[in-house]
Amino acid sequence: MPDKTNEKEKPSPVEDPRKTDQDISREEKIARLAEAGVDLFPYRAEQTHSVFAIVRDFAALTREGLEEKKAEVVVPGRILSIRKMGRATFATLSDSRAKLQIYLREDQVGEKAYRIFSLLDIGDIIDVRGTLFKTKTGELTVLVQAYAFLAKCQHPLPEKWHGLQDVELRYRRRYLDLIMNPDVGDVFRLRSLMIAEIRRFFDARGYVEVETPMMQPIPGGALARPFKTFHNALGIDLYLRIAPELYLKRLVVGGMEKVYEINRNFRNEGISSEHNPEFTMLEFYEAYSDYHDMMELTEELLHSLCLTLFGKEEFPYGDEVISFKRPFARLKYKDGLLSHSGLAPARFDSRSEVIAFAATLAAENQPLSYGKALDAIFDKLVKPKIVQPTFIIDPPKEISPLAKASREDPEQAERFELVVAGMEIANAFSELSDPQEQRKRFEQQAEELKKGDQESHWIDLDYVQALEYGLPPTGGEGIGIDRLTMLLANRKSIREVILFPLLRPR
RNA sequence: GGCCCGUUAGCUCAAUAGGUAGAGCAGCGGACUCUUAAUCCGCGGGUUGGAGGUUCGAGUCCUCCACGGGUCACCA
Repeated sequence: MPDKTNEKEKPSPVEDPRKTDQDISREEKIARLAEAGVDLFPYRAEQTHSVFAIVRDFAALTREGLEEKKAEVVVPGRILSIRKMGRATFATLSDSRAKLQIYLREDQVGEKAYRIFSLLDIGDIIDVRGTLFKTKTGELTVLVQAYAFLAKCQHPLPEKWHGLQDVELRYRRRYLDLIMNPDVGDVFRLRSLMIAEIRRFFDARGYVEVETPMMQPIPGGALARPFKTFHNALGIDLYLRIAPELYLKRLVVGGMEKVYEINRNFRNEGISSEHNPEFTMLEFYEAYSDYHDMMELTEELLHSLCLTLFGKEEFPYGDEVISFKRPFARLKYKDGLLSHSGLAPARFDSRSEVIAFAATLAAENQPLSYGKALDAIFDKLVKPKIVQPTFIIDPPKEISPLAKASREDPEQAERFELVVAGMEIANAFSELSDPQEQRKRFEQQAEELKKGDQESHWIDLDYVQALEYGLPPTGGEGIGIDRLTMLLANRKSIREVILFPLLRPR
């Protein structure tokens, strides 16, 4: 079916929820403020400090110490609560990282300004100028001399005590989530720091960060179903990438010996607490190394992330404590199957029996090949039992069409997955560099594709041609950034670490 | 896609056995110059997700639909 994505479609109008008494009250206030000549949407605001900086720098001082300093501040923020007592008002100002109390007195700001302040609503953004002091209960507070409106909030905020609980609303209107739930901002600040640290890690080792196509004529580098789109001028189908892998290895052919990319992948598959259709992947490739080197590098990376970001090696995750102490455990794929699947070792000798057993686990996607059957058993029975960081080594070659065969067993691939808390966090191999072999593997995949397996790899002859010019021995790896964030931030759903996870449009 | 659970005021939640839809916060009016889930007095606010059905009577029972959460399947 031809894709119509470039044809303009009218955006569905934002529903205008019917007005409530609260909306009406705020409209009236806006009108009254306009009459009073108050500019509700000024162009810029003075600022000597952020709320966060004030709390950080002054909260520890004593009342007397603060008094001596006579600290004058101009600070913007959003009003989260108001406590009015006649001719004086306390309110809470927030900048999403911290909260700061402000204290407004009629005898300080004047009668008119105080009257106008009563038109302030919870949710409004204002700028206050004043002096820091501590109340008799010891709370750091700004005694306000003057204030200005920076933006009017036209809707009531979620309830102040319980915050915003509705999970759907939290994702659909992430801004409300960020305003009401300070933990949420912390997760995304952590994510940002983590990515910055990853860049520092690779840059320090001489890696070059690159960007490769997000729109590809042949979606390669992973076994997954792609999103399809259409380029009008060229008249061709394009696919959103499922992985950058094949392009990054073309760069290694070209002599960029250490490359990495942090960017989005798109897979047209189910949504779950561990899957979002678009997700962020780190991929890195290093010439002259193999998957053993990648294991070392992975341990080093994760260990250093933990120390740099948290200064510790152990983290709570749900009910578990995850330790990133080196070295991580290593478990042969085959041994994992033997020890965790509950299947008698002898039964692995019979290919048909393995396939039959796997079929009882996976109702869909039949008939399974031997390799896929093993993987189904592994994913279902073994992976969930692995809690501590563990390299799962040498899976079947059949499900690893881009990896070199194992030096120890030609039926296995030189590949590992890093599993933590039952989640696959990383996937790496000694990259297959023999173009003839690669062509053969692609052809085998094409057979599977013909049989109806939509997650087989497509044939990419342009990539084979690149290999024909010579890919040096190369270790390559992908690390799921979202899942790594889940681990470090102790979040059980990928939607808690993606600002705008995909939801059905309203 | 299957199964389970949910959807009631702007938000967080109640509502016995099928019998007048409530509370807190938020809002509005009033009192109050160190409060902090401020307090006190008063007021307004609902197509109970939608459409049918059973019943004298449905938030409650039944059917279908929509959306969400969890889980399984697929995947990273």
